Amino acid sequence: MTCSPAHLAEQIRAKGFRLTPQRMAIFNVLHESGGHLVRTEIYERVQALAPVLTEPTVYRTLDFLVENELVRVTHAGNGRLEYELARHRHHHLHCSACGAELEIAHEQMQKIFAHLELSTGYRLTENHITLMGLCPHCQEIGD
Amino acid sequence: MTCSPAHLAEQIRAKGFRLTPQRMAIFNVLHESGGHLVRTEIYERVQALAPVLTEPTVYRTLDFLVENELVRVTHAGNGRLEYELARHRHHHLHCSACGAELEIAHEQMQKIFAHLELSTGYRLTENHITLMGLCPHCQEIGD
DNA sequence: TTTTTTATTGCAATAAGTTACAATAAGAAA
DNA sequence: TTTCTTATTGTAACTTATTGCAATAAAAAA
Ligand SMILES: [Mn+2]
Ligand SMILES: [Mn+2]
Ligand SMILES: [Zn+2]
Ligand SMILES: [Zn+2]
Repeated sequence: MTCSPAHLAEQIRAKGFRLTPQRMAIFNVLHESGGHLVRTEIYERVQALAPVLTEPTVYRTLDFLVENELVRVTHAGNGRLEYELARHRHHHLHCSACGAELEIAHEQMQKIFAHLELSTGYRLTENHITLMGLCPHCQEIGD
Repeated sequence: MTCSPAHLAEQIRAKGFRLTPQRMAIFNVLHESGGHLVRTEIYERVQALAPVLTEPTVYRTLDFLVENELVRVTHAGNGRLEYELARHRHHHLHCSACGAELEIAHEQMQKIFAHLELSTGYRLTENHITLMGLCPHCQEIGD
């Protein structure tokens, strides 16, 4: 698998960074959770484990992991930043009424991204976006 | 114009809310600025004017204006929330190297949004997104 | 105008996030 | 293994953001 603790160690060392218990702990929390977590959740879960981490370390480590493309961050609704292991590229559709989440394959977005690159000259980087909407169920209730 | 202080007053009263000096001040700051502002900027600018506002009021008022679709918020890079008056729908392309901003017409996104609505059954609401990338100039430097 | 209602604001306490810098420890070198 | 270098962490102070509740004032009613 391309998201194991072993992979983390390899990637970090390959770039000349140091493999610390703090980095491993945060990575493991994301690995075990599977899904998206906000920073406070990550801090709490990592606290539950042994060698206590401080907030600055959690925040800096998350930035570090994102920069090195081991973790991905998405802007969920209302300014929430959510983190998850960087596996396959995808995006999200979030129901603002009930909170349901639907994953969107990156291929579905790829076409519009390519079109934008052509028309603007920009080169798009790692975008992991969350679109807001109403799921079919909440649409019925709404009107 | 659909974004004047008069329009604000009309919209707020029509929905049975109260037109307060605080709401007007915040609206005016956004109106005069024209572009995107983060919350601390809005707080500072509104402080420069007369009847001092508190932070909670600024934050609550921005939420209020967004809910009532008088103001729009976008997730700029790294968790920054930026606010602007709700005029025509559009999106942004942001150069992560030099900070350049390019506006994307909503029509360019409309097609993919419509396609997603069809394939998922979700109804997409007011999305105002910022995609990250490298502008043509920064691409040259980069490699 | 004066009174009444209650949406909205300010206050005070708290939580979340950031920064600068000294202390620590991971990994390289001896 | 021991020493050395410096990337990384913790500490402490600070800034930004959120929350509950009492005080205020906008707008309706009298
Ligand atoms: Mn995701
Ligand atoms: Mn905009
Ligand atoms: Zn729903
Ligand atoms: Zn650029």
